[in-house]
Amino acid sequence: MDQGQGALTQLRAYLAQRDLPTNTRLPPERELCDILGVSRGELRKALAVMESNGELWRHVGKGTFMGARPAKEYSDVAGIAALTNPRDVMRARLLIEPQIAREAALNATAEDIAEMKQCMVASVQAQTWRQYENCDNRLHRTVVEAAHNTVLLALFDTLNAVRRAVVWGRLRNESVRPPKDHHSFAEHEALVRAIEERDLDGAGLAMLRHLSHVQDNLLAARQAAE
Amino acid sequence: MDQGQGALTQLRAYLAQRDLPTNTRLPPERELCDILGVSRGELRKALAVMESNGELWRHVGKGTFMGARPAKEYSDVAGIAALTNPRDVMRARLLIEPQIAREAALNATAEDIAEMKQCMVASVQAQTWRQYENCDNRLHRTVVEAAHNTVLLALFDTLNAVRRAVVWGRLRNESVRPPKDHHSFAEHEALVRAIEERDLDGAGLAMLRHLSHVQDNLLAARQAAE
DNA sequence: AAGTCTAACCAATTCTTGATTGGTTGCGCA
DNA sequence: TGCGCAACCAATCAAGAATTGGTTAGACTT
Repeated sequence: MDQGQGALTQLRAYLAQRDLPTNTRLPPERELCDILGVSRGELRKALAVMESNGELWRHVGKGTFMGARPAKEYSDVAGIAALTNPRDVMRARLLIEPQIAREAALNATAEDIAEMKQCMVASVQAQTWRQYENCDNRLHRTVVEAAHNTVLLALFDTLNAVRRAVVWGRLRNESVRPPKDHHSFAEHEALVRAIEERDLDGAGLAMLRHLSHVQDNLLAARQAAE
Repeated sequence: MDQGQGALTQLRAYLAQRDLPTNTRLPPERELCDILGVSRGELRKALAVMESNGELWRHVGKGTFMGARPAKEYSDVAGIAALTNPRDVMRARLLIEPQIAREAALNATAEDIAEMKQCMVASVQAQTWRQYENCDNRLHRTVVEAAHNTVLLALFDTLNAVRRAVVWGRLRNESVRPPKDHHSFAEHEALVRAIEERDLDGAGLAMLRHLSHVQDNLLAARQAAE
């Protein structure tokens, strides 16, 4: 019984001796057995104790590392897109973009608003669906730029990239349909007007309504496809 | 001179014959030479024309693919961190995390809430500042996980990574200060309670208040450092 | 009879090595 | 000069070997 804890104390001594930066890999179990002169079973018991204590973590094929197990962090756009679905993307837009619109209403400059209006004019004059989408994307990004916050802009770009990657396989029928009385025109105008009038709630609400309609269209298109 | 364009027309004919889904890889240049009976130099000229035309794209070691080259769109955390400042990061948290908390109140399961409570207990028992920060991070991430939305989780992770990168160089005096009556304890409890009671507004408000206090502390620490 | 050591095996992961592929250069030839 | 041909280069991929934590079975000790 004493030897069981003996392995743990020996391991602790070994780790204390060479001061341990977090996330450093320590030698494989079989080597540690030789070093500490302990059987693998006892060593594994000691390691299990320390692991459940959060002092280190192990993974098959990788090894044993100091510190707490790192959480899975998603930063890769393709990786995110593979793990998610249009619903979650749309939900995220509904939650986040209205907030950014509020911030834009707070910080937008005259130049920002001028560019928004220019985008709106261009979107009305667009002849193809592709052109319209470009104008629409540009308008939305201009709104985010108007918040004058690099972090928000980066998050928006990431969200946008995921959106494009996810919707990729959905809409291939974007041939030669020019939108005429698209609902977005009035909604965009309301959004820009609210931003211009520094109406935070109005801007957030306008963005929320606009995205809700976009969501409705998405669902409708999806049902029509089935 | 005619043969130079002859290779291009032959290539075009070959591609037109088998109708081409985008992002499909076509045979390597050496094979195409045999197939079309054209020298590699001429073939490469034709490929260069089509590539500059945006009809296909090539990459060493990968191959030649139909369609436009996929955009990079990598959200480089280090790049964002270099271009921003703690204020913008904090502002983004204030705008986004309360919204995610609302979504968590809507979708949290019993397991999610149990883990949140476990994090809170651990954070109170934490002996070192480092341990407390781990618990705090874990709690916040659990809240985001409770939203059950991969996109929101990914955005939060990105934001978090930027935050760590930005604040990294700021606070190095985190030696042996164990927090006792930290303001966060009560705020965390209010947040988790609101989520448990499916109180969307309450959850959002609790998160907002909590982050506001965090921001105040940040500003105070910064002023104290100057 | 319970515990422990040893050895072997398993599955996940990493490392290594060879082959593939677009890009480039030099030589021969007309 | 211009074209074809061959060889070479660096980036990438692919398949197999080696590594590593996790598990099991049997012999041995107490």
